[in-house]
Amino acid sequence: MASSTDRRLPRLEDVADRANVSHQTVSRVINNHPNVSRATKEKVEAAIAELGYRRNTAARNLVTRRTQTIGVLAAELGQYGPANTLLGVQQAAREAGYFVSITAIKEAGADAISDAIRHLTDQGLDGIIVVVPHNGIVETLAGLTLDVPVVIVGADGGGLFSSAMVDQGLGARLAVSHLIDLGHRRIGHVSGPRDWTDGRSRAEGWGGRLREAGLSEDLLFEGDWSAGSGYEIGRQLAAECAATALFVGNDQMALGLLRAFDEAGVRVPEDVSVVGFDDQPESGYFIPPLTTVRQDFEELGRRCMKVMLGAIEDDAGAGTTVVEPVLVVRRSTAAPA
Amino acid sequence: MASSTDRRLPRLEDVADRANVSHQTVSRVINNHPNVSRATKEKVEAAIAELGYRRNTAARNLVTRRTQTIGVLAAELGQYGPANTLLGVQQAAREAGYFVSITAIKEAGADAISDAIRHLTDQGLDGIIVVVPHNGIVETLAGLTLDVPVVIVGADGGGLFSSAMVDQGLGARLAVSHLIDLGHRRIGHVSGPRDWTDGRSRAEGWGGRLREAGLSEDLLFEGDWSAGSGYEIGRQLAAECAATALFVGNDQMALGLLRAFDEAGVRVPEDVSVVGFDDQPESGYFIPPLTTVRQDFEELGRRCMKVMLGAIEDDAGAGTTVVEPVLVVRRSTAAPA
DNA sequence: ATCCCAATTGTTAGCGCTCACAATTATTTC
DNA sequence: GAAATAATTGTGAGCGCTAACAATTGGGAT
Repeated sequence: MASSTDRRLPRLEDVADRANVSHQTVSRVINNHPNVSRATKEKVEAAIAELGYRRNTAARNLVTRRTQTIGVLAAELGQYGPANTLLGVQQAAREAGYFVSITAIKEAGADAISDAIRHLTDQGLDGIIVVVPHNGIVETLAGLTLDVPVVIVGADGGGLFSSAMVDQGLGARLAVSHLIDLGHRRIGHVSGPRDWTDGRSRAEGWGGRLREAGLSEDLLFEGDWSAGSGYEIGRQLAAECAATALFVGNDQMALGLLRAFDEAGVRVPEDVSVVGFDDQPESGYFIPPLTTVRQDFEELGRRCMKVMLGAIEDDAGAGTTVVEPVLVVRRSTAAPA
Repeated sequence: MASSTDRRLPRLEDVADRANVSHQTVSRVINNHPNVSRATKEKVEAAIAELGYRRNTAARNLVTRRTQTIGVLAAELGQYGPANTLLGVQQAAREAGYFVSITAIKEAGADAISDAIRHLTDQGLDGIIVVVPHNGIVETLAGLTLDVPVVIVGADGGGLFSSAMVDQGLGARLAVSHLIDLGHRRIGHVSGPRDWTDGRSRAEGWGGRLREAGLSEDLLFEGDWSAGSGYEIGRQLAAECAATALFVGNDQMALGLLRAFDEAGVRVPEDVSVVGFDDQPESGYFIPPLTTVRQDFEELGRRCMKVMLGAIEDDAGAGTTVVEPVLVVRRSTAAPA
């Protein structure tokens, strides 16, 4: 047990003295260099254990010019998606021996982003992961001087940055195809804000699939991702519902829709089918259980970190990884009446 | 614009040369020391701007033995509560000029916690915030050698550690009192796991308030926080419902309950009243909109950071801060039939 | 002018580590 | 057994910064 009167933490030198070797040999041991004899290695390891030695990261960072730290810049960190992406990033980072430092922003404005990036880079990071799902993020970043690898989550890096994303277009097509297969012809879409990359690409996927099927894509409504906006749109839709099926941009808005329909006496799925997006843990317990498109955020985060490690180690060009979403059919969809 | 051929980043020395002062004077300027003349300060600031100088954090950390970094150890980081607590911590940290490094754990076992703490402390942190809502966390931490301040979120530090928590007992009492005021006499509780501090203290608050009112506290059911467990318990309850009102440990389980009741034809609030806990953003859009107890997680995180800063700067004893929850009445509660 | 004190600026050392290289020892080969 | 090679260990310098102290400067009071 370490006495609390110890002047200070042991250093490399202290271990070296104890093991009767040079500090450099100790350094070799803790860095797993080859060319250290079995006997010395054991001697050093014993000394390390006895002294309870731990390497001083600051000193190491100073000389190596690396920090083994990845910065994560996140907007909407309190949301299910970003929070779980962060979780995945963190897991993969720790496995690879990296630390994760975070900075959250409230508004995704250029100034806020620039400030946050400055705050992050002040730590001397080895890489930055950007989880900001708004359009224009690539342009904003391109305007900044960044001397470390950057991986953008959920947006195409446009050749400038690496990226990790879920195939939103595919997800939307999965949802719409399911509805078409069921026999629906009038399929509306409640989108997220069009200035969010995901909002836009889901809407495009919906439109694209409808066009392929020769169906009209005129039933488009724009929400703000919140259950409240879904509820408002649901009330309008309940009053005059031209669609027999609705593909909704996320599960929260779908929840709002469900409640608006319930209040108005519109039955789901008998009168109208509803498909969500995300598959949050609660979605299977909505009334009725929601058919939705699952995104694996943790996997997204892990992949993201993989791309990052590639960029750090090989200094290769922009890499991209795409996670495929899957359709989860529950009870909010059925054939039209 | 910085040329990409620059050999390396400018240092204090480079700025000093440019401004014709000593490196120490530059150091004084960037650290806002008094006793620097207005003229020199401006000269130095100009040089800093021209060179695009940024302080090297590793070098500074090495000499000051401080990192200006707070570590956050979190279980269940993907959940609404922890994610938003982290958000609050991050905001307050950034304001105070601190960085936030995170480590997530999957299981709150002693080994996992000990590993995670080791991982965190390897960075040489100035403090650790622990967001692990399981019983026994205090004992687990007490068994580790920690040479930096620790603040525990959501659990009493037991005199050993500082803490920041929401008054769970009060929250439970608010919920039960509301039900009693409505005229209910048979009030059940669907608790979270009893090995979670919050689960236990909400259950205790419920029991305490019932006892005060001279009511029976025999209707206690234990879930696991998930909507699924709420659903299962709801099905049992629907079959033979001795209670006219239910206080549920969190909103997710309440959602499951709501659906089970809906399926079984039990009407809420006509046949049974339901109160949740947390007030997640979606809870107002459940069917029916959920009466619940709101916890301000961001505020919790901010307070937590405040306690941490106090501990770092004053090296004072264990501080504690308590956030008060509020009751949000919606439409899932009514007078008994 | 002369001294003194405060305000400002400069000098030196060292935080704990890794890198590049030098020195030593063990192992092979003839 | 000596020379050549490979494996292992040691030495010195310096990463960029701040703390402590030393040196300088510029006003008042004498």
